[in-house]
Amino acid sequence: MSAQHELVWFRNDLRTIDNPALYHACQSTQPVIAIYIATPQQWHQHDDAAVKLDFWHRNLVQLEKELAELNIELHFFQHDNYQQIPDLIATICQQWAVNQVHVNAELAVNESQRDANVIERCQDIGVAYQEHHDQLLLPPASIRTKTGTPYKVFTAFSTQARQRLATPPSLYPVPNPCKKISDNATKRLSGQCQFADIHWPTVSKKIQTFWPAGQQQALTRLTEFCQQPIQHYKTDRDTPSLAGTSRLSPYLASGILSAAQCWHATLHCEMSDGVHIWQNELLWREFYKHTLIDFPQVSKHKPLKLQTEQIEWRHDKEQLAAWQNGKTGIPIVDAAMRQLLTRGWMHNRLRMIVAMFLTKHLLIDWRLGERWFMQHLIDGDLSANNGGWQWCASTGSDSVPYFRIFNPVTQSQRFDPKGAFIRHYLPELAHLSDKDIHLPSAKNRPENYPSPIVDLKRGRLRALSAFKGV
DNA sequence: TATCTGTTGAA
DNA sequence: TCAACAGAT
Repeated sequence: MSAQHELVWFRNDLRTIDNPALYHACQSTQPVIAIYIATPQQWHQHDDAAVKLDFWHRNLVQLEKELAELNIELHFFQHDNYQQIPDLIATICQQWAVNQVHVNAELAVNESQRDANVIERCQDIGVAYQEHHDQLLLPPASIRTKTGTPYKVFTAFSTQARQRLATPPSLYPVPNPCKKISDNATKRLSGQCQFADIHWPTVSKKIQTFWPAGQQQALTRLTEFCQQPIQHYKTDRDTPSLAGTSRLSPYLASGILSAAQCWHATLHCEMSDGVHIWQNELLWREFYKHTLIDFPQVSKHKPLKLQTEQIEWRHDKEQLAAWQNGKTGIPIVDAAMRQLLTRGWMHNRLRMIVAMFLTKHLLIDWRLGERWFMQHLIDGDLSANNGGWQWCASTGSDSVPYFRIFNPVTQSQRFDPKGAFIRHYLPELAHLSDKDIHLPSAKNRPENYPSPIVDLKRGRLRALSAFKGV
């Protein structure tokens, strides 16, 4: 076999637009081949949700078609975990005469360790390995305080990040079609499988309709969001009964869309508070991704404020189960948890409310909530999910002060004043008045709805004293 | 991106 | 009676 190939290894970057690894591979005059490696056991260990795996599945179908138009075949492999991957890549490189491997970096420790092992193996066999950063707006370790340390406060981080973003990151266009692969150039390898051989979970049609696959769908959402809703984002983003948020997080988390594409889209908007606040959301995401790189303990179930390890979390399986299944007796919490279970997604305001309720009023370890979210979210992303939970639990670097505890009923009255959201997810309460629906009294509570599992006032005081001790 | 409590002063 | 506010957590 004389012809050489360029190899693109797709992971969390299932798109052809603004994909630096794909773009650079296609700059070569050699034919390009693409691979995707399914690792079901690893997914299970990382608590990847069924809805997210199904979303990957559906997006891979789209990606395969889009790559075919570029004369690139997408080959599938399946292995239990990451340990076998360096050998697999080496075999592919040798048997398919690979010149260079192109990837977009993954940031968590398991993945960077896996990639470090792959790099070593590539060096052994003399194959070049090119890594790009598509998940970040700004390069790792590029945002630093005057003394050279990573930022631990969001506002300071975002000020410097915005200064850097005055020169926005460049976007990579879809590459031109590559040179075709000669027939029989890539023979079947061990571990290689048909797409249909990979065991993907099944989820409801309703969820699939709610989260359509493909980068074109993502781009349509982004464009439509930037045409109108972004201008009302300042107020509408906090109302869970409205579609006031971008709902792009699943596409960002799986790399169907890049953060750079989102940032560029905002530059074409008429500048307003709404645009600025949405940019800030992109910067929160950026902040948490940099935190993941700069403080690797985040990937290892450790809090950023190590002294919070001393907090005596309550081990109450029944209350945890009540929270997980939306049976706490606090309507806004239950409605939110049922949105998570039926949609695979939860509105951001509600994520803060339910996380605060679990970690403060119930005083249950934030890691149990973090895990439940990962197991059920279509947009589950280690850095954003961990960052959000540590923010709510007051264990993170720029998290909410421990004494600033959301009262879920007050939040409900403020952000769902007519109970529209609660009524939708808790039909058993739909008949209650706007006043009663936020916390039904014993008198008007229906039989099939539980009484509150915790007294909010007592729960709050209990959390205050538990945190005050450390 | 907070809530609770107590105080003040207008009605 | 209650809005507005300060101070504490």
